Amino acid sequence: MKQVSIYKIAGEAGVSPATVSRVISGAANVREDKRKRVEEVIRKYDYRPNVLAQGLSRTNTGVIGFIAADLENPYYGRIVHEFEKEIDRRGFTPVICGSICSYEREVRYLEKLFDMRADAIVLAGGKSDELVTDPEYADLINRISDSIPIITTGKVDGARCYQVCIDEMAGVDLAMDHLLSLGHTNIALLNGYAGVKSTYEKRVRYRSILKKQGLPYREEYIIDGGYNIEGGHQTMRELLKRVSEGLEPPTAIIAINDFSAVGVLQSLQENGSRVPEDCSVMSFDNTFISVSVRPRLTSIGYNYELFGQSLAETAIDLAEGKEAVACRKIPSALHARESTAGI
Amino acid sequence: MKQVSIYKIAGEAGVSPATVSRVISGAANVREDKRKRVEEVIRKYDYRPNVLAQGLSRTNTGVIGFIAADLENPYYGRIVHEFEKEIDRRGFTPVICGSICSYEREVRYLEKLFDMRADAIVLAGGKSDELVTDPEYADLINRISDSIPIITTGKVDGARCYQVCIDEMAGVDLAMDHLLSLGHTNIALLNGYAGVKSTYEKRVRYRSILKKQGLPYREEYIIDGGYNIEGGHQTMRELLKRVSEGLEPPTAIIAINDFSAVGVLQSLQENGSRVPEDCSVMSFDNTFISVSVRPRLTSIGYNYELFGQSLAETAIDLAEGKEAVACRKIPSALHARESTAGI
DNA sequence: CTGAAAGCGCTAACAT
DNA sequence: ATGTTAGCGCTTTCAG
Repeated sequence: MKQVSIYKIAGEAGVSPATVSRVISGAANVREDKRKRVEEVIRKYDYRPNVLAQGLSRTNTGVIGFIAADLENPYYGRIVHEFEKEIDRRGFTPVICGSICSYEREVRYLEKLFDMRADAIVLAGGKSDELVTDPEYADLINRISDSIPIITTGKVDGARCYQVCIDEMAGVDLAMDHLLSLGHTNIALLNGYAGVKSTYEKRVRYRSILKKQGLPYREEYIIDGGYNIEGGHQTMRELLKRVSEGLEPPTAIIAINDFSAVGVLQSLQENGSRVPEDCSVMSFDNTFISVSVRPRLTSIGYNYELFGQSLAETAIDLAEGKEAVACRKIPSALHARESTAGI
Repeated sequence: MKQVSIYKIAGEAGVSPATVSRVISGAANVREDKRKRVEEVIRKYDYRPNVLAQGLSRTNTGVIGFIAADLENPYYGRIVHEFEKEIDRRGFTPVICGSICSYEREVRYLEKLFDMRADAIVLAGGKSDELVTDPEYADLINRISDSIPIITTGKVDGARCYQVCIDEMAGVDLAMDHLLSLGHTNIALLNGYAGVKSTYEKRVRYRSILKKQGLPYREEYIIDGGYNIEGGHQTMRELLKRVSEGLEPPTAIIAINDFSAVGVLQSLQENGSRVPEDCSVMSFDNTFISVSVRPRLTSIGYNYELFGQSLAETAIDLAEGKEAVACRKIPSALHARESTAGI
């Protein structure tokens, strides 16, 4: 089907294509009667400008890309939701890519967004959440950020990236305060991988707090494991095994996220332990999962609305050539529920 | 930053832009030595063709749009995930839009995808899942589908749309068979709205099965309510209230999805009822939620991989101008767990 | 096999 | 205020 172009509109309205362009953009002044005529013809044909052509002749496209590590995780689902809301409100076009799955896929998405001439790209999770940045990745990011601003929820060492991230330390402080004030001193920190920045930071902070409190730091209380239900189940079993082999039993568990906490809960239950009577459990993220399970999970949550909005704002400001804060932190908050109790 | 264009590459390689284009597309034959030289220069500059320009001169863009009703719901998260995998595998570019929230937003996304000259658009949920299609919406879809094939998981009356949808009837058959074989005859069907096609179909089928079995159909067993936890909680409370007012107590509940089942479970628990001893509960969708809660939920699941793949395949076939099946059905399967038991 | 040149649809000087 | 005219970067006949 032949697309109607600005020329056709111009012809029928008896004006030049430039004038049509002017009424569309609304930027320049056009005499009232001409504007009317043009608008009428536009309506008649349901004409919509071709953004490819616009993007080609302008320097911007209005597209803000968002690459999320895993849309199946409600954590990302929530952020994307808030992000989209703000992007849409400001008249830009969100282009979401989820399901990274692999490094190759992430790179491919990055390149596609570059090829599309997105005005800014947001990176949530994935390679940019690694503790030590892959130099090849930093290279790619550098190349892209030469022409397109990049915002991340993690970090990319050796590349110009804006950051909007969760204040992991504050979150751990909140969690530990809560547990300590409840009388717990044997606290395990399950799941996640040391190679992931957010996890690494949590572990470091956990350790410092313990030291500051004069409490023993036990390596055996920290176990690597996936960020899903299965992972939580596995690491909790491993912890239980260690206890049966003589490890001082923990009275509280902090799971790396709600998903893994669900696994922890299940494993504990299979072991005949009651939560929170025998062992308190808490987690990070405060997604709907934490209120879906029984006992409901105490969880460290973030202001998701602010998170998504900040990401969007930073991206748009940068896209519009304005300056933006290089690093914004999203505060955490404690949501105490039934899964934690005094010792 | 000045982008390197095909001209610059051509200049440095000592060939014409047309030749560069040829080596990029790989379509036409180019003499080996020239190809080598061009490829070298391309590598030197990390040159990547501008898809806007490509899209403008070609008739296709390689973009397949996907509009999901709600990315926060793991049901959509899962489908999007599988969809993206397939789209990526076939070398196309997925552009996901979630969080519809409102009719206006959905329309806006539809228009943006149109403006981008997407090669096909997939609609999952939202207005295309309404029982009676809004004529204005059908109009819009018609206008767009003039130039871009549209695939939906629902339907749009009066518009050319391809369909890939869940076989709701088969799902209800499975659910009812399961419950009936367990000896249940007082079965309630909670949540959802009659105005939503998938819900409507489930209700109709539920009713037919009851009739066919010679079992009484009670209107009071069907209660409208949202598709989330809160909704499930509310409708279950309402049902309990009706029972206290004399309604024959149901021995089994079918919730419209896992989310609402969680609410049902909670309400039942607050009421002091045990699941499944006092009342069986089951749901649709079989997301990770159904194995996260206790008791684990019996749920009707779909082959999500096939679902996402079929959506992608249909979209790509159509984008490539091939014919596609007008209507594909995704089969359902029963996942029996501890939330349902014999009477 | 390869180059020249005409678009694709729109914008942005530059004139008028 | 408005028309003319170059591009934007790439593809695709059409010659050769």
